[in-house]
Amino acid sequence: MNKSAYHKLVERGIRPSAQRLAIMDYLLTHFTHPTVEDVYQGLHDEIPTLSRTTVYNTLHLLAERNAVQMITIDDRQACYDGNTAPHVHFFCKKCGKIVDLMDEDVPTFKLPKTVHGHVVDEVQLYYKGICSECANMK
Amino acid sequence: MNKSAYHKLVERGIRPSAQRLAIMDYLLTHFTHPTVEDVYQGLHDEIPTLSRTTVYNTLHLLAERNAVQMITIDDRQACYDGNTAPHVHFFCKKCGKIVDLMDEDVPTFKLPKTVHGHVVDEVQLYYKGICSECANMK
DNA sequence: ATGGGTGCAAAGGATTTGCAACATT
DNA sequence: AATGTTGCAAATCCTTTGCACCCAT
Repeated sequence: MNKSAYHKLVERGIRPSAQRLAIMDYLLTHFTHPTVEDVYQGLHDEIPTLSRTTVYNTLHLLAERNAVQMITIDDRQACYDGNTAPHVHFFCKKCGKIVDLMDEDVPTFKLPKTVHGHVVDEVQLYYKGICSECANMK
Repeated sequence: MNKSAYHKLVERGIRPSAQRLAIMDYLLTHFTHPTVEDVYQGLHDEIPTLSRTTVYNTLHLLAERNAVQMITIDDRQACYDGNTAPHVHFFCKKCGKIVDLMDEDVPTFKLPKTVHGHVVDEVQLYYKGICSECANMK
């Protein structure tokens, strides 16, 4: 179990229950942009009693406290990213794959604190199109 | 009826049916980031027989041909923007409001054609936080 | 008459809610 | 005991699908 999962939780005032630790740890060790279902399936062996409701609750809580990022790039379902540093996501409209883009590939952008009086605490930059694999098979 | 609705459609090879014209026109005259339901309700008087299915079909078609932008900033439902120029959206996590941010307020960003072999045809920059109204009432 | 477009009803899928059981302080 | 957490089942909401009808070419 990744020790930083525990710290991520307590440092944000979240009680480290077994379920929350497992979910936080899952996000810190799987940078595959898992959906709620992915997390649920991925932890099923480890915690057989885990419910989807708890995954929903926990992921919402973690996102609210900025322990994880909620990614809304795919209109069909939300997914989550344990990497909270602002970075760019590419979404393939054909296969639905989400890939991280390195800093070198994208214009740098930084998070303003407020814009027109609106408090900004999160920035998401999404690129959408057709991934190289889907482009080649056509 | 806005004449440019007709042109937007034919110029992208979309047959200008009465429903499509009305929906395209709605997006070109309401920059309120309407959802499918909003468009459906908004056109109900004008076209009483309009179905939600047609709104879904048409909005998908328009987004696919880049006649409108699909905005996935709110995880609960997609909304649409008739302004296809890349610009920035702010989402209030409390009240759900979406506001456009002008160029002066945000870093300029431009659309790369490809990144790592992935074809990019759309860029979305989202800011999320608490809007000024919600911030003040707390 | 042929193909595309529309609309109804049903199905599907993701997410939320209500509530009772459980754990922890 | 009191409070917060979990999990089941049901409900809700958004979106898609299947299919029949309609319209225009």
